[in-house]
Amino acid sequence: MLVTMAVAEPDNAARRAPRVDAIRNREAIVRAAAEVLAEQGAAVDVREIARRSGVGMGTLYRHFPKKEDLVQTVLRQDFSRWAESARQAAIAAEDPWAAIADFYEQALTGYARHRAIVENLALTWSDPDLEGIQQLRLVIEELCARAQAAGLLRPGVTTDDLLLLLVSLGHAVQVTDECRPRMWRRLLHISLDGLRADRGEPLPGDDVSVH
Amino acid sequence: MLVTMAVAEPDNAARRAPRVDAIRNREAIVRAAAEVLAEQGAAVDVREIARRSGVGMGTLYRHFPKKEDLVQTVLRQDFSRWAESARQAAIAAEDPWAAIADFYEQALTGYARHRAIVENLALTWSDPDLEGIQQLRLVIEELCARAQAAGLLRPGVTTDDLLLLLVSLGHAVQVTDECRPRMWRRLLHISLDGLRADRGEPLPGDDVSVH
Amino acid sequence: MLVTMAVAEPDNAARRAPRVDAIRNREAIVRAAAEVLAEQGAAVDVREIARRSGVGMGTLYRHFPKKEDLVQTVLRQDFSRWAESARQAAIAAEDPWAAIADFYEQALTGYARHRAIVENLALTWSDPDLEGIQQLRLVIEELCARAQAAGLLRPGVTTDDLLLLLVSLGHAVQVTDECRPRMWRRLLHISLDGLRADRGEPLPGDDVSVH
Amino acid sequence: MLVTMAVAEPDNAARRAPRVDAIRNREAIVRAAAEVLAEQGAAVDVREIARRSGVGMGTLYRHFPKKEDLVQTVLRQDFSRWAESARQAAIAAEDPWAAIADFYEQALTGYARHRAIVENLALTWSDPDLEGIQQLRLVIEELCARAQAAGLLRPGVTTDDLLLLLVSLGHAVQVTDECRPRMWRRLLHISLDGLRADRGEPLPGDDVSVH
DNA sequence: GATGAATGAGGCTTCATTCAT
DNA sequence: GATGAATGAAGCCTCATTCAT
Repeated sequence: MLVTMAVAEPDNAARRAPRVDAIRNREAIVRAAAEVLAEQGAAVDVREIARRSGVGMGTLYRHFPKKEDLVQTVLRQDFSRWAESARQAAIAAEDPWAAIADFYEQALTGYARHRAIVENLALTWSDPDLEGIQQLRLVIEELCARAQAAGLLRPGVTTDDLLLLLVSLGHAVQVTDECRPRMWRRLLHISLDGLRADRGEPLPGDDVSVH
Repeated sequence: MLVTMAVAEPDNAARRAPRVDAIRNREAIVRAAAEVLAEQGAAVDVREIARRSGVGMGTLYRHFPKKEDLVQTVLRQDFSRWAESARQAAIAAEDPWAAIADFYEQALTGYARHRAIVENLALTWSDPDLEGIQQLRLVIEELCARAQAAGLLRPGVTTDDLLLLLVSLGHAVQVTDECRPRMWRRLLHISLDGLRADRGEPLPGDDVSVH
Repeated sequence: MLVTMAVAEPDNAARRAPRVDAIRNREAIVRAAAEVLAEQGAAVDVREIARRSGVGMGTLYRHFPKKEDLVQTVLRQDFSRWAESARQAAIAAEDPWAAIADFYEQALTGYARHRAIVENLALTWSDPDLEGIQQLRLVIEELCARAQAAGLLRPGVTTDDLLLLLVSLGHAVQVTDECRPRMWRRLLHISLDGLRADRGEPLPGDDVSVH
Repeated sequence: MLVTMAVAEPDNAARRAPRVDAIRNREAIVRAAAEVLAEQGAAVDVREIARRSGVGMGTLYRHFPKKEDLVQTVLRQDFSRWAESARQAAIAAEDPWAAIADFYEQALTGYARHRAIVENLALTWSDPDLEGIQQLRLVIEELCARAQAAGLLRPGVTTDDLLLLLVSLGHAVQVTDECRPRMWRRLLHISLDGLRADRGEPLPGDDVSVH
């Protein structure tokens, strides 16, 4: 009986104990990777990630058999968090228009300096295998619908317009992040004004000419 | 023996002759590099450039001791051309506002799909060792001044705003170039509307809040 | 706490209990290793063995501190079984010649598809640290002696000849196992015919020329 | 004119000159690779090959973009040489039977100690993408036909039988090469005797039983 | 000067072995 | 004792740059 217990007990313990460490390591890896990917984009050396997370190469590759796996994991996570934080900001807003403004404010403040995310948004536009972008789309879709229903958003503006605006401004954030960190807000202000319904004329179709 | 002869020749002949070739080669290199950098960005293999220009690696490196040198040369040139073509479009416009619109139209149509340029605009913002961007600034500065003098441009909008808008939309162009090549025009339309003086309120300072 | 109890137990219980498990594990490891080594040869990943045996890497390495130890253990065991099964086939035969034929038949049918064994036979020939091969030798020696005494085996044929023939045909079995699984029997037939005493001339010595 | 000459001349020279070196290197690589592959099989470290051939990794990979390419090149070459040398030995023989004997003698003496070749023969049996083996087959086919026409080869023996015998004995050669380098000749002698027509009975089909 | 072959540091990945739980 | 996560030395391959011809 004791045997059984002695055997059974460590069994349970043995299964949970290492996992704590493994989880800690996995988290450390993801955290370090997120950091590094945000700073330097997806072209980083895997060793840099291993170094920063304090694990060996083998550990990293045990958790993420290919570099791409790690990158995708981090991007998915950061995308989700990004989308969620922006959504929260939108929800908290008083009116539909403030929701849009707060959404961009939060989205651009929070994550647009994440190099790998913006890199990936560019790649993903045509091939959205990254489910994350869908979350973002859903949020924007709702924002769009609400604002349009309230007659605040300029007719003809689509979800894709707002999404592309996000991507576009995201790039502006990256460009100015280091030397003029508040500058992008001016562009945002301008763009939002251009989106308002009181602009008068609805936005033409894809063949829109600027004249 | 031939070498001896070539060396024995008068300086004139000996020096001018190869230079013709050298110049031709240099041009071929720059041309090919511009092509490749536009298509694939600055991360391309140097061999690809050598291959397309039809010269050997040695020749390429004789003219440009570092890959970076070649990249800078090409970017400077393409930046200049870009600025110039956009300026021409602006000059040809009837009124100051059309000048701005045509400037963006031309700039975004012509060069924004140049991967290396947009890549570099991002890097260059903070460290403008690339004189090219200055040309662009000058053009924009003038556009800005004219439109403001005519009371068409929203007060408070700066040259940097317009420059950053260019960079930002440039990225949008790249993102959508392959699958929705006309989509960026919608963003441009929106942004230009946001820039119009009839927007009512002037654009606040850097501490602008979106509310 | 449980640990304390387990330690406090009389030596008998404390020592015997884990050993049951240990033995079971060791057997599982050896069994799985035999399978894998047979299928894939000695170049397999140790993890594959651990996986199939259902034990952790630590357990595996507790029993076999080096991969080589496990490989040798398995090979020794499989060699012995191989030799024994072939010996049984030989014993069951009616006459000395049938004993030889059945021996090869059994040996080649049963184990020659064991990749690691055939791999190892090659290495072992010069450095027979593998005692297993000795068992095989003993069987063959006896077969040889009986057949020669009965005047059935061609004079001059040695135990080493028969052993090398086994190795040689073993390779043929592996080569053809997947696409022409019966083909090796033709070679065996030919070789056995070449070994018969009625071949006329005795087999010359090592300096034998084929003419 | 001088210019033209000066430019044209080096052009020609420049194209041939480096090629001499390149060819020398390529040959050195292939030679070293053949050596190493023969000694250690296809699992060798690419660096070992680079080291032995006296070139850098880059040079090696310039000539052979993948390790597999180099391996295939060497194997094809060595296979061809092997087949050819064996064929020559066969051609030089007085009669059809001697041709067979000399063929095996030469084939086994010359190349069977080439680890990678024998490794590959095993893999290639089912998937003969290695054209080399076809050369060998052709030679054997002819030997077979001639000997059978002369009534020297046992009826029922096929080209595949002789080919498999070669592979089988090739393995025997490898096994015994270091400690008993002449021993394989005894097996060859035995096998050839088993192949002779005067063995009386023809060789049965694939379902041959040894009884 | 031109050529393109050569170089080798550095990037990704695997796997025998060790170690904390 | 058992577990399986962690380790890091190799192994394959790429590419900016140099060098012999």
